[in-house]
Amino acid sequence: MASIIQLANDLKLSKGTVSRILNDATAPYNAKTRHRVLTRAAEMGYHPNPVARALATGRTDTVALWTRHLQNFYQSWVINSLSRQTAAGSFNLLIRLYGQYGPTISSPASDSVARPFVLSDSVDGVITHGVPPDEWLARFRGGSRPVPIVVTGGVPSPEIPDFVGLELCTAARAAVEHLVGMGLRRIALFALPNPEDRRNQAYISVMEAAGLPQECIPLREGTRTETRRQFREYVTACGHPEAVFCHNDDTAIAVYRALCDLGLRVPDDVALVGCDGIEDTEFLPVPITTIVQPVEEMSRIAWEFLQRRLQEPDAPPQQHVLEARLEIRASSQK
Amino acid sequence: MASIIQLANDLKLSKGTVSRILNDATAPYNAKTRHRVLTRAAEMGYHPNPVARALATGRTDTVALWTRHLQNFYQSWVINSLSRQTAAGSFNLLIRLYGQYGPTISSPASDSVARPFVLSDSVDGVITHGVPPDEWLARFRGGSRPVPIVVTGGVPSPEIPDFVGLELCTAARAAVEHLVGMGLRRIALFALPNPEDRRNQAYISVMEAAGLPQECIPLREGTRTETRRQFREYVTACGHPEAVFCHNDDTAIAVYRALCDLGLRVPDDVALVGCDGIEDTEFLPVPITTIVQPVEEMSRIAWEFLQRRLQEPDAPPQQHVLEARLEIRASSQK
DNA sequence: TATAAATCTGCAACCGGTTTTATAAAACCG
DNA sequence: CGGTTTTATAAAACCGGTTGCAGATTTATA
Repeated sequence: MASIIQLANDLKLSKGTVSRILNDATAPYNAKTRHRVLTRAAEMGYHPNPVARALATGRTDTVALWTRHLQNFYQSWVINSLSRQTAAGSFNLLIRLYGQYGPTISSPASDSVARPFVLSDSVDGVITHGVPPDEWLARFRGGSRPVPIVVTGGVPSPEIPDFVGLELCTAARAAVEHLVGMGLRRIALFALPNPEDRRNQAYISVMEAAGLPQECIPLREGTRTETRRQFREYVTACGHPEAVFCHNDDTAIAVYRALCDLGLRVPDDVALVGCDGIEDTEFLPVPITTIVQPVEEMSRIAWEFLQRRLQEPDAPPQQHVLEARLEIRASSQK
Repeated sequence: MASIIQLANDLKLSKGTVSRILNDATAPYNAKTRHRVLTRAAEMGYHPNPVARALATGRTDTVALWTRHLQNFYQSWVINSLSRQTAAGSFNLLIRLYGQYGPTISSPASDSVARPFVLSDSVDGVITHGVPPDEWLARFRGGSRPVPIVVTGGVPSPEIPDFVGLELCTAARAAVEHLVGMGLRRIALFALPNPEDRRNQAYISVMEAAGLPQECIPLREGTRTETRRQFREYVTACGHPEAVFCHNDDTAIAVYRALCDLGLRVPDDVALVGCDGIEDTEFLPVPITTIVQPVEEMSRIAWEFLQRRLQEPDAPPQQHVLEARLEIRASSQK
């Protein structure tokens, strides 16, 4: 209800004076006046309008997180972890999910001049998880000045200076080599058919090096229940591999369940490896071998990078790559 | 880079003219001029500054979701579901988590006039999951006008007209009665010690009616791993109950794992009931009986309510209560 | 005591839009 | 052809803050 103008009128001061007293503790003002302003502001329950302030200062104290839909727990982990960081810095977190199921805006098609889907100007910075496609990058740039972006996960892109990488390559190779080392021959990959994906690359490369036949099962995106059914159908049709390297832990859990459905044992009949390191993998009767991603550390560093960039727009590029770690559990040990 | 002023100068028009042409398709303007403006705007990649627009119109096209930390999957489910709704309506979603672990702002203590933690004015409306405590309610109200709030979950509050309830009472009673009906006597409650909680109330009431001794194990908030340890220690100290009614599915899964650790079988030694209906409960070797919450429907209705309220601030109170549903699975069947 | 410096406060411009009001030109009409 | 209406655009007020600059006091210094 109370604007700074009303507060100023009430105090018989100009709004500039009031603003400075409220914002700048070091401004040269009469202690008595200062006290009057502060107490009256508190009495009237005055809070500056964040929108007006943002327009005047050019800062919104809001950062956007741009990530995939929350269909699996890994994404939740990322959001949770990042929201802790931003909250600690008194920033708001704006969530923009892409690639969701159901009614949604997965591409900027629904754009118009009147209702732009642009994040620039309404946020001070953006943290993405995964590298945004070019069409989206443009959206971060449509504003009056470029919005600082910190990309997490994925692989570095030349366009974006600030980057926290999650390097799966070594761990993924280690995972496949681990399966090969167990003496298994029919080792399948159950993953989204994306040639860019480091896991897929690692699988192909290690299998080639070992001279083993590749068996790539194209994962269809969906809920665990859907994945479970998909894998069950695959096994019914093609028989079961001796090991499955899964795109992520959710997939691995679905596969585990599908194997149970079929009366197959893990790891005796089929060895299993997932990826992400979500807590669930420990909570199955056979804990699942997984590639643990350092999400907490990633979030912390991403937030540090963004804060630095906000303070010093011309700071040198900030890049850090975190190594994922293979954690071998019962699902891949005989 | 381009503001409406630059665009207007470029076109040798006043900014008011440009604004109206871009926003109001019915405004009486020369077709030629209109076309000039639209094409030039597209060429220059003009997008109105959302902050400036928000200040002028009083609308931000942003809603806030105020919910608990994302430590369990149920919360993710809620966020995911709601974000789909808001995205479909071209609204931004601002996330404000409370009660987080780690560095965070769990109470408005860190408040100051300069950096207010107020959501009013920066969002058009708020959806909460759970009823916000009074100290927080004030924060939604500190702005120039009251922010519409739709409360989901929990129980109705007289203060807030718009409400989508999740009624656990019937299902929770049914769950405990189900356990009693199995002939079990030592039925424990493993939940946060909150007398307001419907689950806890249902447990107490049914146990009293059945003349059975109550055994309330106070759940400490934490990760599944921590809960697992806590329950293991409890059983070591006090022996195991014949059944456990858990605060939520995450707890139930942790308990399940703790029981496995101890060599106890579900449901033969201990029957298990969870609450929420998250997908994970189906993915254990013994699917867990749970109380399924209609989250998708809740989100849909909450968003409908909020949209209605934004359009008609004086519409009559909107209330709807959804019933949760007990789904009996293997963990509580002999 | 005159003057310079420091302290305090008001005024006005500005951020980038929207919206109301005013005015000029064109069209219409008797 | 003069007056009224319609059309097309400009000008200005406003949203609610921040901030640079200037003026008025007060204090310090010579």
